[in-house]
Amino acid sequence: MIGRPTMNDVASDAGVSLKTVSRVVNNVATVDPELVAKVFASIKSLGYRRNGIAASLRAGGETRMIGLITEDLSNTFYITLASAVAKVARARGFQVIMASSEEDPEIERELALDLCQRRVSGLLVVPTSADHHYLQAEMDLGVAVVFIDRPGSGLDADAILVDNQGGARSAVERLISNGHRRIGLLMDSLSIYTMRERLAGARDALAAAGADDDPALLVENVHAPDDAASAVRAMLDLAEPPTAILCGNNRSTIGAVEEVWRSRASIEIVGFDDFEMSRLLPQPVTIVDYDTSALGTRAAERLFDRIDGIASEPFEQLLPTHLVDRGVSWALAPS
Amino acid sequence: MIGRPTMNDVASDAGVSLKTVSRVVNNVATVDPELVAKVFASIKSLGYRRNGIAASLRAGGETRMIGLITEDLSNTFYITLASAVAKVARARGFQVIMASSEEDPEIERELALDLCQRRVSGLLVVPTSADHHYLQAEMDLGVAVVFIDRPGSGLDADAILVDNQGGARSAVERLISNGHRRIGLLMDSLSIYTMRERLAGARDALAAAGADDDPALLVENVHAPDDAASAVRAMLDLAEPPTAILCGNNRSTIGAVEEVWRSRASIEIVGFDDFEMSRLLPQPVTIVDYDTSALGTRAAERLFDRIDGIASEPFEQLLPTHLVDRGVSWALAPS
DNA sequence: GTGAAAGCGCTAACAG
DNA sequence: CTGTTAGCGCTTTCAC
Repeated sequence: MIGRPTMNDVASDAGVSLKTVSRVVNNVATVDPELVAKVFASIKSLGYRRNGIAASLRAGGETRMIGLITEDLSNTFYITLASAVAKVARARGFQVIMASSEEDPEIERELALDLCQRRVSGLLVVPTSADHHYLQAEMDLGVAVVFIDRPGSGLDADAILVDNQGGARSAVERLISNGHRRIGLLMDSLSIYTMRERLAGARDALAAAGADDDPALLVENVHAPDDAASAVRAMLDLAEPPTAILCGNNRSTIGAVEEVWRSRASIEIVGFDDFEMSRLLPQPVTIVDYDTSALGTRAAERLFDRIDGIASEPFEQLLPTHLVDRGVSWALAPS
Repeated sequence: MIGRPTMNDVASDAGVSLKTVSRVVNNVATVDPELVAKVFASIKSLGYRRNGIAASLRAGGETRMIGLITEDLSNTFYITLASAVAKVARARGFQVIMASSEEDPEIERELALDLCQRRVSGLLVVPTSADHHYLQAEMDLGVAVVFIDRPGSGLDADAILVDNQGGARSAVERLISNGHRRIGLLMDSLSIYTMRERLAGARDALAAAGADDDPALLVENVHAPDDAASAVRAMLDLAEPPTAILCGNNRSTIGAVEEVWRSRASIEIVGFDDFEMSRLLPQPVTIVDYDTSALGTRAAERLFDRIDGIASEPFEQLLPTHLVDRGVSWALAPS
């Protein structure tokens, strides 16, 4: 015997027809128990394994796979997402192909098309900021597409998003109600959708309260913790330093806390995105938190709705944020 | 036109044979440029997309996919692993199907067999502690299997592991050379391979130095940080409390540090497994660290070696550990 | 250089 | 209840 045994091999070994083997393998009830036993015996003795590829080809391309494209697989955010997606998929008997675009729109495109060529039933995409027009053809051919965390551009597809504006607004409102009027804003590049939204929300709240929107209090392109630390350093050196700081993501929160703590300044900090060890931060910090897992779950559910053929206008769903208190427990120095 | 256009549709539209389309799609050089142009035009106008499933069926089942089965996709350790694996796979034009066994041997089995049925070329498995005999048939049929972090049982396959014994040994040696003789050991369940190895390494070093191996200084089944905290609490209440503690994983390190800090005890702590925020720990801690990314990279490389047909005896590769200092920076209380 | 025929391993029709 | 006949969309002979 060369190569894997096929259904045909099993059929001749068991002395039944190909179709009977197929029925047995697919648990069709209406087969003579005696034949079933014979077939199973041959399957076992030959070491037969059903070829899912061939089956799905004949069955019209149902691969029971979905693709998940994120920017960076090593980031906990995407992982929580992936984990939630995998759970929903598993419940449906689907497998998940995960791929990282490494924040490169070109790679994202290649991956998406590769996955489509592998005939995934649907595609979950955390989009890089680029055009997604190229997916239109695939959508027209029946591939479901749902964007996560950021809307896609140039493509009318569903998107499950976080209410970034609302989160930033409530964060700034809390600071203002705590008496702050000068609030520093640390944002990553404004080419990132979430950053634009968060900034817009913050400014909304500042404007509503008539608080300062001083250009010196906004620093962009804060990417790494160290960037945040130096941005804070610079703000503290201003003639009128801020009394509170809003951090656009968890990396900047870490850097900001580090610098504030180091300089013994009295600055209230609110940051976006909770993280595992935020309780260890050495001063009280308020975090704009949201349920990343729910983001993945909702997106996957929506994708399966589309795969099931539920037709409706493409829509955006916003997931709520909430403020949580972090960082106190370690703040108590040993006496 | 109903459904997706096929190669046949393109062929008749372009007025060439099916095979010519196939050649063009597969970049075969020896095609008349004029025909190539015609074919491309038809492909574009019909919106043709190559069906990778059908291609791989005829080509003998080469799906250019590998499977990765871990215990828990939401854990950073597995993610770092997954990310490294995905990178190696991408360089080869392979996609990765990731699935979580949720620490259930039965699920692991189902997933592995499902992935084999989908004809992955290879399987990377972080095994739960169970029998992997069921994979033997798949291996015999040519599916490559490499275990990561823990050896599989009942199956002669490659395994890429961390030198847990060596790491624990050097950790205890350091403690001993720092003058400690009574060293508390916090381990998770000894049904976990890594825990058994780490404990064995620690005992080696204790025995070599003639230090105490007091049963009261070993606590098993330390799973969550809180378990570690109470274990430490109990040890501190001993008539002869330990002066140092070795923690079997990062969760127990967090709990142990918390309790030691809270009780103001003077205990030197060494823990296994570095983690993102370990620098924030409020007292100096030594961590037995290792390169998780390398674990994934090596495993994937090994898998592709096997996929490429490199024949050699199944082998185990141990990756080294090293001690790193963590936790000082935040220890300075504000004055 | 190009094309007709065969068939990868399976399932969907239909007939028996 | 079972078997025969097609054919999924593509690639691989092997002629032309």
